Amino acid sequence: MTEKDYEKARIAVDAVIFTVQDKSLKVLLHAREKEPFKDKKELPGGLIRGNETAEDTLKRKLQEIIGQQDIFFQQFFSFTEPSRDPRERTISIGFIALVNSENIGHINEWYAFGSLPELAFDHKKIISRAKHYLKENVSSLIVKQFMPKQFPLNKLQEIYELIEEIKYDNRNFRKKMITSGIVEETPDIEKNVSHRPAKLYSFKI
Amino acid sequence: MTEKDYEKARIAVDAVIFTVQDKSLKVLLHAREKEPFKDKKELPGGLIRGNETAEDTLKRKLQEIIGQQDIFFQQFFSFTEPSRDPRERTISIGFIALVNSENIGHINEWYAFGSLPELAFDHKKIISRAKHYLKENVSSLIVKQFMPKQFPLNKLQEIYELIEEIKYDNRNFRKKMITSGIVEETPDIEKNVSHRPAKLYSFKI
DNA sequence: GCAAAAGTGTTATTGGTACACCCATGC
DNA sequence: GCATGGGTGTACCAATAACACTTTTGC
Repeated sequence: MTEKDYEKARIAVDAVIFTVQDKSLKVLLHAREKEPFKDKKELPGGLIRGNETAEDTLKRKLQEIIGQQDIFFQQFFSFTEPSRDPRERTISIGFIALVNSENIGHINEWYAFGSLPELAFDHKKIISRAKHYLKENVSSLIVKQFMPKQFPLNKLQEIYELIEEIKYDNRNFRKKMITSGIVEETPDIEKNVSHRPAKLYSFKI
Repeated sequence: MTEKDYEKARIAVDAVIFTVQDKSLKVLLHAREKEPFKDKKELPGGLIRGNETAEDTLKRKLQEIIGQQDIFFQQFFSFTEPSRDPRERTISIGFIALVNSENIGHINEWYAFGSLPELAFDHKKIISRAKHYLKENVSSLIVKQFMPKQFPLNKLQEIYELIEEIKYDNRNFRKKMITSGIVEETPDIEKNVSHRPAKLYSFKI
């Protein structure tokens, strides 16, 4: 092959699936069973099929992994280093996917973003770019994906703080969420907590 | 081929090269010389080579088309519809590139974004997504790419207005640019204009 | 002196920031 | 009654929005 060759390549999608658990931002990783990078952790993903868009592939993979259809996801970057896969040229279309930590009890492969294990391929770079994208694009639509239908405002503040890596003043945060019309009070309150139970809110939009 | 096949594909980059000329946002298009879509307009772009990243390919193409090395560009989306190229499966990594309308006098294939001709492939969709990306991500870094070293503030306002598709109050716009430290006055003024000559400003950052 | 675009200040409103104490519940 | 997190109001400052007339130049 000369440098002028227009080589074909395999097309993969890689999903950086985020959730929030135990006050930390987590990413789903699988252990690799084969070489290369055997026993290292990797992002879930796979090759696209002949009749699929990258988005179709991602939906199929999310169904396999999480067993849900309606998961929020978004392309954020395509990784094209010629040597990123040592076997054969493979470009990867990177996606973020966001899941609410309820209803994922069956999955126990979540790793805190702040202390990731060693990763296969360029997956460390993919995750770090995904997190950066998330931070630069926070919005109520984004944080909504992490929340149950009803939630205490302090839980919502926690999500913003984890994504943006800043702290908010609790009084100002509450005022902003309520006056900007992002959330509204529900008639319900927290149950079975050993402190004053919080009012529950829901997204208005 | 069954639907389970993991087909390889050609990888292309397509560049939506924007500039501002005659108070309008323009895009560079070439006429296709071959089928399919012969004589329709298309975005400049090309296939990536075996030893290139998508970014390398784009740099090479920009050098060929514009003859400059230091052009600002950024990935914004990858297009993966299986049928987007009728010949053979080809995915396209979409880039925006931004050029200052000085020093592009030799290129006369600019088309106003507001009145584009018929386009080959899915290039209409690519351009519309590129424009949306530009609008959602305006920043001083972005507008800077369209400006010469020194410019009147009203010229800068024009760029913001074209990208964001809104109008600014001239007094408030000037105040904001100056007090936020984005620009600074230079000792120079406009020449050879048949009206009051404007002070020239430059980017501070 | 006319056409064309440049340049300028004040006021009102809104949104953001800073800050400390009491409240409701379970154990 | 103590530990735990929930919940609240005010004052100050900064940023934004609305608004109309004068200035400088070339012709």
